[in-house]
Order: sequence, then C-alpha cells, then structure tokens
Amino acid sequence: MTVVGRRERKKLATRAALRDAALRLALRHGVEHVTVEQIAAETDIAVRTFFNYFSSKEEAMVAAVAAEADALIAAFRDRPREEPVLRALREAVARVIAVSDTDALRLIVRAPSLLPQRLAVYATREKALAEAIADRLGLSPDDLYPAVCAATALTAMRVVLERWLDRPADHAALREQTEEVIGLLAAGLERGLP
Amino acid sequence: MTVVGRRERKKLATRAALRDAALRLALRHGVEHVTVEQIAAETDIAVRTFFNYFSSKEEAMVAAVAAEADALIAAFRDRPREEPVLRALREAVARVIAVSDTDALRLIVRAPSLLPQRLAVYATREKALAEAIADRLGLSPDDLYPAVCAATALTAMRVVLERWLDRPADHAALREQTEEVIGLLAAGLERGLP
DNA sequence: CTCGAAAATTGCACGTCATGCATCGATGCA
DNA sequence: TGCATCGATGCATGACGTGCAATTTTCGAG
Repeated sequence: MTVVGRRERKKLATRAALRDAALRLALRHGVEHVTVEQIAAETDIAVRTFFNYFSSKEEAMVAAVAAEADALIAAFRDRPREEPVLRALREAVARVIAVSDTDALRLIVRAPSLLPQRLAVYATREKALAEAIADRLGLSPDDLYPAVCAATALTAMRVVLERWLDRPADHAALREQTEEVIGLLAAGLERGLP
Repeated sequence: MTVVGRRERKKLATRAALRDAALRLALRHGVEHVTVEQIAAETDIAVRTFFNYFSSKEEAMVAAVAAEADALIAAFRDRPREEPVLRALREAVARVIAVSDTDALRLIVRAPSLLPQRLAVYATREKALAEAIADRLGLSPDDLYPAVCAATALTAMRVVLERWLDRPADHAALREQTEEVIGLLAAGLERGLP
C-alpha cells in the first residue's frame, strides 16, 4: 500500500523540517516575529521553495495541528465497527492526546494570528471525519447526521482542548474533561444541565 | 443609551460603505480578484484609511457575517428567560435568517479564501454567546456547559447554513433543517440516529 | 552505466498587503 | 474664537505570495 520512493520520502522530510523550524523559531522569538525568510534560512532552503510546500507561514505553523487531526481520524477508523460512534471518538481522542506535543499545541492555540488557519484546518478535517462516520454507520456522506456529528464533536473537543491548555493540568484531567463533553453530546445538551 | 454623535455616525457609515463596496466588487469580479485599492477607490477614501477600519480585505468581506452573528446573539438575549436555551436559540436563528441577505451570504460562504476569517468570526462570537447562555442559566461564563453549548450550537447552525446555501431551497427548508439539528443536539447525538 | 524524461529547487520580477510615522484637517467643546 | 482631540491621508518600508524560466536533481529504461 502506497509504496513511497526516496523522492516522496525526501519531500516528507523537507516538509517536516520546515514545520519544525517554524515552530522552533516561533517558540524562540514569538509567533508574530517569525518571517518566511527566517524559516527558509533555518532549514537551508530557498524562500521560493518554502512556498512549494506551504502557501503561507501560518499554514506551516498549524501543520502540527493538521497532523494531529489526521491521526485522530485514522484512530477513529481503527476502532471496532460495533462500537458506537461517540465512544469510538472518545477512545480515538484519548489515544491521540496521549502522544501529543503539548508545548507546541499550546504555542499554536494561544497565538491569535494562527486562529483563522487553525480553524480552517479543523473545518477541512470535518469532511473527512464525516465520511468516516458515514462509513461506520452505513450512511451516505451527504446525509445530515454524519456532517453534524463530525462538526459538533470536533468543536466540542476543540473547546475542551483550548480550556485545558489555558490552565496547567495533567493528561488525566484532559481525558476526564473529554469524556464529560462527549457524554454531554451523547445524552443531549438539554439533559446535561448542571 | 449610548448616544452617538455625528462623529461616531460617520465612522459607522464609512465602515458600512467599505463593507458594501467590498461585497459589490466581489460579486462583480470574484472574491479573489478584489484588491484593497479597488475597495478604497470605490468608496472614495485613501487606501491607508481602509486599514483604519479593517485590518485586512478579508475582514471587510466577512463583516456581514459578523453582523449577523451579533444579531443572533442579541435576538437570543431578547428571548424570554423561562424558555429553554436551545429553544431560545432556535427562535433567535429563525428571526435572524428571515431578514438575511442570502446572496451576500452565499458569496462569502462559497469563497475558500474567506473560510479562515469567517470561522474566526464565529469563534469570537462563541464567547459572547457563551456569556449570554451563562447569564440565562445563572452560571459562570467560565463553566464548561455554556462554552460547549455555545460552540456546538453555532457549529451545528454553520453546517446547516452551508448545506442549505449549496442547494437551491427556500427559507422554510432552512428553518426546518435548523429545527432538526437543534433537536438533534437537544436529544443527544446518540439518540438521533436515523 | 548512461542518457533522457520528469520533477524539484532556485532566482527574479512583480503586484499586493499591512503597518509605523508624521502631517494636515475637521470636529466638538469651553 | 481658540484650542484640543480625533480622524484622514501620504509616504516609506518590509513582508507576502505567485508566475515564469532556468538549473539541478532524481528516477527509470535501455
């Protein structure tokens, strides 16, 4: 399946190098002050080539988030088919956040200038998740339910993640809050009133 | 309340003029091909002044969406306190979409280059809606429930709106789909399986 | 191994974007 | 009327993003 030659591997490596350089520079100088020129120099690559990989500085920085979202969807697809959608989602989230780079995430999530691009990443992943949900349920990807389910679940997890990153807490707390929110969605917002 | 002098009124008018000019030009030439210079010229003001009102071309174009979101929150706050949150939200949505400019909305929603900024607008309004919900329920705006409720409800309505704009349908259909989705959230995603 | 096609890298030019700064002008108030 | 504040504008500047063409690298067939 998808045998990758050296060419593809090098491209992947360059892409990762650019992404890491962007995050490293952002951590050192602040997201706002990083320029494409710096990222390219740090990776020892022409500025023009940078734009062959990413269409903007912001896209490079949120690439880590995009990768996590992809991992989430893959983990979701790996869950047993008989598992209910929201439970499968909950388990997938637990596995992905267990191995995530919290510092990088916090950097990205806290940067106001990255908010639009980050949300755009989530939005594009919404469609992929909706398809995965439709597959699992044997529905059409055009149905309303998979779309709403994917969108609201991703949103709920985004809210939890943002709140968690704002307060110093451990991974157990994150998992706990995730389960609480997923439970809320499953049982209905009307019922979950505190 | 909030008496506005001529100064403020002129600023508001200029802002609206810029927004309208941006949309008009986008409708005529396509979103991608509109420049700040054109918008400024159309409104007969200096380019530099444009940036006193909007920090980017995209922000000007999604201003209409921002206004609708604000209207939604205002309408929500106007609903009677004894009404359940999701029902109040549903009624507020119905009232706002009844008077919305569908052509402008479709233009904005369909433009890929506006997606990030549009989502950012929703995200900022999330907080305001969460506060309104917290007020209504007598909870703290820092509680998890208002945040999740606001975020997921806005997201669900965004999904419905996007789907509706993609297919030619009338306002009754939009209202119907809105109610269906709100019902789904209220009853729980687990229950609503078709 | 060699060669030619395909693909990736790079430099260059160009238009646009966005902001800081200084200045000018208009507005509103005492 | 005179002054103080706020908005509008021009200018300069650095960064962004893309099309294009040249150059180098990679890959596979012979």
